[in-house]
Amino acid sequence: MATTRPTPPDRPYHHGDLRRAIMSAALEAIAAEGPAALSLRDLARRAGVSHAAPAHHFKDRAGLLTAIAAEGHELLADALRLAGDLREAGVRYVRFAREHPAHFQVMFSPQLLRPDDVELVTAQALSGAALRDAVAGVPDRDRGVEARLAGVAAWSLAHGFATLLLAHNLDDALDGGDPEETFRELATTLFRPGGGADTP
Amino acid sequence: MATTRPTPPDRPYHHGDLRRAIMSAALEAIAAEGPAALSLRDLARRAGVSHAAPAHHFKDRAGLLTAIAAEGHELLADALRLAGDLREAGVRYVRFAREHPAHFQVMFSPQLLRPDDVELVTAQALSGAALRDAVAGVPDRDRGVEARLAGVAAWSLAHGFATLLLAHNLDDALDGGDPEETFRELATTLFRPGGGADTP
DNA sequence: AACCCGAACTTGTCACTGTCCAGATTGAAC
DNA sequence: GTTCAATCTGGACAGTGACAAGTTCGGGTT
Repeated sequence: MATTRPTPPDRPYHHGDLRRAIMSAALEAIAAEGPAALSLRDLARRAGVSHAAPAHHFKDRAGLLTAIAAEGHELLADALRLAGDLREAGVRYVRFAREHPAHFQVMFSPQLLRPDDVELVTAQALSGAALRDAVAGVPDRDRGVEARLAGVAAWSLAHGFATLLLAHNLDDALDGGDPEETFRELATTLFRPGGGADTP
Repeated sequence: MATTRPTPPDRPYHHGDLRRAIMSAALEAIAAEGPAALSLRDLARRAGVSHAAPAHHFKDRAGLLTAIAAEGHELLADALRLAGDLREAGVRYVRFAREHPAHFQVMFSPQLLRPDDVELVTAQALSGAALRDAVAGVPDRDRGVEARLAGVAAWSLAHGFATLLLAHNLDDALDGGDPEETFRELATTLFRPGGGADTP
């Protein structure tokens, strides 16, 4: 006898890769409408599972966002690891923010995360180390700038540019130009890789 | 005959300045737990009014946040107007973020706002003009840096520093030092107000 | 002085959300 | 082939934002 099947005909009981599916849907939704508009039930609907299914993989709303943030830090660490000099690291930082806007937003919204999560903390350590390495790459040339200050300055510049970019605050100033190229120019003039003043 | 009073004894029917009370409570809550954790009903409870009272002043959750953002832009414009040079404007930008963290967060979260709101747009124009004025104050000295780029660079630096500061990403680097003073040093070395290279 | 009109506020309601719970289903280890 | 743990389901509950209709009140008009 054919028992009644409450679930749609073809879909199997087990999704297969629900964790990934939920995360992908979440990234899409966050990129489009921000983390605040995220609904776990809506993600479950999109993945074709019951409303309580996501909880088994992420426990929590904060758990999902924490997983996203951790993944983001790993991706950022990978991206920075391939940078030649500090300026190029900045360019890659900006590119990362553009290519992974949802990750980027969540990574720097500590209010939404579980700060003690093990995976998050280790991933943060990864990206932090990558950042420090990028800064340490140019210790000799600008000796006038204390290393600590230089790191903060470089990070601030890249982070501010990326943040303002994602919030569409630079649309006028860029006017259709390539953001990464603009940042490269900007970083070049500001940090003067030659070590001198304005080239006359 | 004394009619039954559903409201607590002393509280008058009209609050007096509910709009301000709701905004203050909202700013406190946002500074403590972020905009996502904000609950209109909770704000109403804190102000001692019914759960639907805030809607009359702000219409919406987005309406409340938009009002906060508009106020923030006005405050920022005021703060920047008093700055002498560009570097000092940056310091004031950072100070504003520290003194008004809730405003700052909301101002740059366009996902939470009504972008077409009249008050918001005019307030944005105010702060935008103040920013542009601050940049225009130093057109002669660094002729190597195109004006447009210089503006983006300065804004990015200050905004990135402020953002990372509020998210507690600079706690290690600052190590208890005064953030504004650190930023001043940082901006000094980076923008070299004398126009030369590192002073030997 | 009585009126009244609109702003401020209230109660009630609805759909929706996050989270918890007990059970059903399944692949895989043994 | 049985057992077991992971995965997923359906139901329930409290809390939330938004809307609608009614109540209270202050200030200006006459």
